[in-house]
Amino acid sequence: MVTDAPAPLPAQARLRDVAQAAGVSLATASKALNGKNEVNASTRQRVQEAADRLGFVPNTLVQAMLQGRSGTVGLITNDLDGRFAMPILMGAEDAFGAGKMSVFLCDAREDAIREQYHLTALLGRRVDGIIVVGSNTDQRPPLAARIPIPVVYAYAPSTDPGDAAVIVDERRGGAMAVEHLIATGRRRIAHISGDVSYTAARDRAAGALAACEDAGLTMVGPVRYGTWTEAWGRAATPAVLADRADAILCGSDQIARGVLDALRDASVSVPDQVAVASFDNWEPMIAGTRPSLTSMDMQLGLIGKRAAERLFEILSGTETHSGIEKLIPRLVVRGSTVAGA
Amino acid sequence: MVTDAPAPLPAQARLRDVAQAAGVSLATASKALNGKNEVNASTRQRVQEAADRLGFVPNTLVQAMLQGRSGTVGLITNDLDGRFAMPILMGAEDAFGAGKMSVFLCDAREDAIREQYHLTALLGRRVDGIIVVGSNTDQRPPLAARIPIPVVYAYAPSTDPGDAAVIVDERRGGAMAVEHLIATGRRRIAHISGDVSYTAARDRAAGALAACEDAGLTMVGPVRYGTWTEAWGRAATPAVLADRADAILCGSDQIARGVLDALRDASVSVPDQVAVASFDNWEPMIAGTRPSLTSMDMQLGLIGKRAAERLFEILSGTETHSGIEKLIPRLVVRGSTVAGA
DNA sequence: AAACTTTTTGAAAGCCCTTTCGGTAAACTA
DNA sequence: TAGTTTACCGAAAGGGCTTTCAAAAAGTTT
Repeated sequence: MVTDAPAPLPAQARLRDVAQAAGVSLATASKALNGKNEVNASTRQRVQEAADRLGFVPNTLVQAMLQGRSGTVGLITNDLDGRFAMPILMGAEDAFGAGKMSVFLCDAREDAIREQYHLTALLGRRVDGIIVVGSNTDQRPPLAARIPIPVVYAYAPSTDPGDAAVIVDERRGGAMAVEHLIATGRRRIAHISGDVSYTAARDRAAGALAACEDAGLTMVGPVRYGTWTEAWGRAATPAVLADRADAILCGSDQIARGVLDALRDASVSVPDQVAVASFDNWEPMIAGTRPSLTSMDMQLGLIGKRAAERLFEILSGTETHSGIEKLIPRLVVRGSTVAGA
Repeated sequence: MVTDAPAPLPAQARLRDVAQAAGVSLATASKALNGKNEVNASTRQRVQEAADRLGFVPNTLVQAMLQGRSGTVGLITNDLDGRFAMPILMGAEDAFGAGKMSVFLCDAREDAIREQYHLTALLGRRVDGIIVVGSNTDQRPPLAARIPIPVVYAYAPSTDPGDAAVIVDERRGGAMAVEHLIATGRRRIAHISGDVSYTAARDRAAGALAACEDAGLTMVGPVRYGTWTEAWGRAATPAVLADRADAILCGSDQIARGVLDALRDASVSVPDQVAVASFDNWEPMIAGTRPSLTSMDMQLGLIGKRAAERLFEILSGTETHSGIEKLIPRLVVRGSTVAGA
């Protein structure tokens, strides 16, 4: 931890300096630079040139103080590798428009105390709103009781159903995956998933089971919960093969990698004999798979975009939804379910 | 893109409100809350209670304006998935101390225009300094000519060797990896790497070659440059086996995964017949490997920490280094080079 | 040339907090 | 009682910018 407080900033050009350099008053300089048309063209140009020469950048902090809006947003996350936070951040940036809003990214590291610290810091900096990103889809406790600015939960909802949240429709995702497998002619579908304590695992399974039922099929074997690892995917595969499954839906891309490995070891051809699909569509995981893996994309960028939009809606009082909003994931078809895709 | 400007903030308690609620003047309220001892204990308590009751959080923006330091830092990155940015951000947070500094994270997406936008936004918000994170270790053009605040380049240096930078000693990393392989008794070391146009690929190879030479060995075959993919790792393995290598150093974890796959397909036992080591130690890639992969950790957290520290050093005028600082990576030994590790 | 309109400029207030400095009331000493 | 010290409190300034409003300059009309 750094203890020495940094010295004051080196002199940065102020509006006053620009005005002086251009030989006009503060007020005129302000109007000239802000495009107010009560300024003579020649005066404006002189001011503009002075500003450019001095590298003047207006102090947004002051403007924020004046307007009561800081043009900043806080993003509080708990996911250490940024796997969810980064796409969501980028989606939010897209919604705001480049450079219009700046985002404070805070990693609370699953620590309530640290989260509280960050929250106070954000409130002190008068962010216009806060987006809270979960590290999984489980419900999480609300940030705090009384917060004077809008809060939108992204990816994981808060336990208070009245809080604004934008999340993935995991159940629908499970159903969509199964519908795709059925559409490619599969009838004996098995499901290997992750830790049953995760809401995502249960939701995906529920959607998958429902879709089977809707199609008049019964899932092959029980939902095989385990861990979100390749090792579990490998370990669970023999049992599924013994059940003579012709399709395996995996709870995550990692599990699917393990399954693909095990199938290759067992000389089972994918997708001819068995189709494999999974959840997350996490690029680095997908990249090296043989064959390339069909996966449900969770549209994290879209989640970030919607979260940012809802923040704005609440701020501007034009709210259209309230409470939890579920986004439909997107199926990305690749070679593990359709040969050559 | 959101067009409606948000309405002004809902009323947030100001110090004035607290003072009024406690029946004291502004100045007394300030002193009471800031622990100045020219305030009666009972007065202080009354003020404190009023502040708590109103949920008062002091406006950092004003304090920043007064002190000329905003207590914020900008982090400009170009890496879309946050693979480098997130660990570096967290390292920086550690250096600053939780909640003391807030970090604006900006993704420029390899777009100079966007980068310029973000830079202006950051300067306007009067960040105390900027850390620039590269998406690879190649030199990058400096942010801009005249910036009135310190800039530290992390992971990728700027083309101006006078600019402050904290990067990985890739060459040393290559050497360390080879030294480890030699220490475990290997004599016929091959190197499969990524795209030769990347500085990282060439630096790692140079270090590896030098270490071989130092040990009186010659690398088996040429450095096999290709792409940073599993597919390349698989494709390059047969040639290396034909060279009768007993160790394969891979340019990245992904390449190593491909190599491990190919070795298993060829029934070559790892690490008994061939040892495999790689670079990056990227957790999600490493997690599922069989056997677990020995890898050079690039210590990105440390890079972030040092970058933040140097920012402070420059700000406080206690700079000890200048220019480029190289951090030694860390070897993480696992089962792919040492049985049972 | 005087009276008036239009255009352009500048002085000053306000935003919220910290800090300095002057002032008041209480407690104390002579 | 008068004078002195101490403890506490509050008025006011300052920081950079925008905005309002009044004043000055320029131009137009009679």
